[in-house]
Amino acid sequence: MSQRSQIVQEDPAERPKRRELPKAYDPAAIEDRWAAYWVSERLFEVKTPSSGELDKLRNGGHGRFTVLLPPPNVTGNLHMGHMFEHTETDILVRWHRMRGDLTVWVPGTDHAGIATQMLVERQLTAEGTSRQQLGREAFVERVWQWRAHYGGAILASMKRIGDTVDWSREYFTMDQNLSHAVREAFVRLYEQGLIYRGAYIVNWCPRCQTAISDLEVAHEEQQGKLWEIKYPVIGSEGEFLTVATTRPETMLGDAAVAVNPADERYQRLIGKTLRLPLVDREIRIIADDWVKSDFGTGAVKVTPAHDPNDFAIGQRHNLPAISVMDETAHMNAEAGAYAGLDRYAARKRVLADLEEQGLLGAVRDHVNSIGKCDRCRTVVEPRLSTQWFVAVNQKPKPGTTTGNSTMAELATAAVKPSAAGRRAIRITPENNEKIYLDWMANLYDWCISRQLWWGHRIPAWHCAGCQQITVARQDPTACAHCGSADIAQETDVLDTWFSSGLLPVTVFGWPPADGKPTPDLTAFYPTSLLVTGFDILFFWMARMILLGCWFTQDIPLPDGSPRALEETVPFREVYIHALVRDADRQKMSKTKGNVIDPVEIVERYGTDAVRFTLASMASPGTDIAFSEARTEGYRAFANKIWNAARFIFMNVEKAREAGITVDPSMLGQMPSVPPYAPIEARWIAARANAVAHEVNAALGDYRFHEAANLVYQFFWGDFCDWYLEIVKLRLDFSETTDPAYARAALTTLLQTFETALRLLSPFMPFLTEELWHALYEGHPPARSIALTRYPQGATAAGDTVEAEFALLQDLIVTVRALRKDLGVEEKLAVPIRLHAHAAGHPFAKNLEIVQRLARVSAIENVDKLPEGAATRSTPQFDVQVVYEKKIDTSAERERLNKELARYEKEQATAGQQLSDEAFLAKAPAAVVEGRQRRAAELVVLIEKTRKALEDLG
RNA sequence: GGGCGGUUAGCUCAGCUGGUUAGAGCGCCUGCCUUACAAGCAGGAGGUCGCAGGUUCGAGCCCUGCACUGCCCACCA
Repeated sequence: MSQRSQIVQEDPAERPKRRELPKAYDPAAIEDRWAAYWVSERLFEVKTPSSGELDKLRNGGHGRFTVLLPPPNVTGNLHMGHMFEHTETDILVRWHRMRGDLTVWVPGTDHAGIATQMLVERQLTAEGTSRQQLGREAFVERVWQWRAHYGGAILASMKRIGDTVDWSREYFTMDQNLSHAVREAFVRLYEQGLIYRGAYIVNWCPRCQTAISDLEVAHEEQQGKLWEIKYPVIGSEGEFLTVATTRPETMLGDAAVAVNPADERYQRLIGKTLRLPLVDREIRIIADDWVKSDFGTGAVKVTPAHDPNDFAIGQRHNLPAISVMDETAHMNAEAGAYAGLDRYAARKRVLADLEEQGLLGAVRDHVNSIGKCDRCRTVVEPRLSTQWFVAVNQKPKPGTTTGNSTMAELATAAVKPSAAGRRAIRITPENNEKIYLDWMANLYDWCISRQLWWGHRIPAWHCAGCQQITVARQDPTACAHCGSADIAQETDVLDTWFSSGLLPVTVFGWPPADGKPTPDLTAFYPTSLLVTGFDILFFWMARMILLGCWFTQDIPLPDGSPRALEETVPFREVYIHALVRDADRQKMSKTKGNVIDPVEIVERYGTDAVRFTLASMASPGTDIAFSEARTEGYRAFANKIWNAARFIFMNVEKAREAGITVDPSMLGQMPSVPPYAPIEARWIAARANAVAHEVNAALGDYRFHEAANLVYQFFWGDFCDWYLEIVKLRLDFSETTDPAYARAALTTLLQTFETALRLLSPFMPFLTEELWHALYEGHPPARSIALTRYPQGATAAGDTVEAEFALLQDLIVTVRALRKDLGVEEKLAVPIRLHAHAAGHPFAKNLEIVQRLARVSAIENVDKLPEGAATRSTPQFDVQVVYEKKIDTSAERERLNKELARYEKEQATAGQQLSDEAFLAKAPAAVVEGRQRRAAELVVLIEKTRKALEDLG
């Protein structure tokens, strides 16, 4: 084993030794090492600050930045959507940390009731057993085992992609302390009169055999039928009332037929009785406003146990609710002859029987939307069952809390802008604010019970004696109402979102034992930002707001004063990110088989390239189509950075050999360049400042794509293509050159590179970490680049270096193009003739730059360029390349004509505007001036172009 | 039924509150292994900004209508 690889094992920060950098960047060679280092060194763990430390932070002008990771399901693997979300969050987290904010990103996983239970049940099926055979306790134990084995997959992936979360704060929603908090929340809401139990129509999944919330139902349009069924009117032989239905099998549970009270067709029938076919039950004809006369036949069969609307009608008219199906959506004993049939089989049979009896009327095609279980796509059955609900629109019992609002009222106020336009929670993109508020305004009570075994079991006990319910913080031994010991705990568990909705408070130690905020709540609540997808806007975000605002309203601020709404919100900002789709804009799904595995992509291109791809496409509000072509491009970018580093390190070595070194303590700052320094040094310093300034602004507005493109352009376009090429002129360490001159150049080079690495590090943490350590040769000023400060940058007013440099670039590009058109061989340096009219132009002072970058052997400055040679002109200069070959005349003419046409067209519009008094009067002065300047330029350009054409001819 | 977004180069997308000549990456064409990088360098071609009206001195951007497309919500028997 070589000495080098031994060092690697001992301390990753020691690597690599500079001269050994391979020619091509190989992410696989460094990423695992740094990923492990960040975790093992506990670099991103944050101890809870004391109040004194918090004061110090504030006085130092720094803030706090707290983020709660949307907990992935324990069953989950990292998919592209996660990676996208994590990339955006990690960029912000790293950025804030580097700005000196106290930054905590809290990770964890969700027990994911239904998903996990289904998964383990599938395993049991494969083993030839079932959860029923196992029994509840053994089954739950089995799920815990599963979790211990496989539940950490996604967390491992997070470590691999470099998420800088605080692993010391990792949670699982069924951890003991969190379970304790969930129970406390349930008990409090119950005491406040905001949790109730009752028999209502809920969405029931016959496959999962549990109630699910409205949100967990996905509606799909489907071509169905509308059947008309004739119900015989009792006491009026031969007369029928015809109803229309999409679900004929439910007629077995009909309790009435309803018509609109204003419907003249049916006036005389209201109050009469019908004979329900097939079942032979007598049902009334009732009048209810809900019925629309113009739909179907204007008469509706009412099945209170199988339809939410019918249930409501049933309540109004005091009708019996007859369930004709069981929990597996098979017909039950109430369905008589149809008992045991599956709902669709029953439908067929019912229709056939009606047909036979001549009671089936018209059958029409009808498009309706059917609800499917979000989890298993089974058609959901509205089912009457006893469930637990949170009353979101009800006021709490007096005296049970400090507030007197409903949960929905608080959750609305938290987002709604005040008269002054202030918001306790700001949502980006902001159109989501309206979506949220609309949803909140129409919120129904939240069904929180699930008929599952995996989850937080509801802390309620049913008394066999008095039938009352005891809800308690400690497991009771006797009924609180009658004292009977014959009590049994509720078998239902809580909706997963009930516990995850509490996370912003529970991860910080809620409930506090003494009623005062815990140190973590004081330091980290409200959290700063929620980064999440639109898909869990209501599931999770809304529930966190509902619960967070609710439970913290009773916790005073650390100084004892009551907590205002702004201090109760679970997060101050929400950033809703877009969806990652495949390259064809299709939603990724397992069934379509178009899922892109981020880990696989990461292995092929490197984490940094994938992160950069995602960041560069992350324009707020727009879904992104993930393209590998793009990732390939950013892998090339990583390679570019790598090779720039090789070049720089090579020169550091050369300088060292010549006895020239740069003090490492100089490196960690923006290049600061005196006015007498060479133009490229002043220019790159100005660019670095401007770019840093813009990147910070972009990140502050969640414009990730803009920030990424800025650093990309800066590094590749400015730093590599121009600055590095020019600085090669200065890196002359031979004895004939003044060493101060070379050292100054080297210092600026290193400072700029170091600045660039820090600018890039939130986007490309692995590569920048590696090169940053290499730059400091194993003696870095911090344990990680992530713990250094982010370049802030400044805009220098009145600095003309950028304009000056642009002119220099213009000349170089123009000469290069002319050379190409003349067919000058790449390598051949040729003289040019230059006529520059701008006073104080930068050409004379920077001959060597022009010579090197444009392959020019000599520059002859002339007042007038000779005729007959191809000339290129800009408003500031005219230039010719001295070369024996003639230009391709026809190609050049075509080019010039095209250019001339463009200039003339532009001149026409400019002229029109400048002669328009309305324009002159109304347009801002800067715009008018700009146009005038350009018009003057155009006159010159057109004249020059015409002359060039003449010369050609 | 209600609401929201998209339509810009062959492809994927930028384009902030309307203002000089609409940009990038990939792809394409041409020439280069120029001693950091061929995952590179240099030069270049390519766009009536979905359609039709309107507002404005000025519209890719604002308004109206239309077309296509995607998404969300909804107790449409």
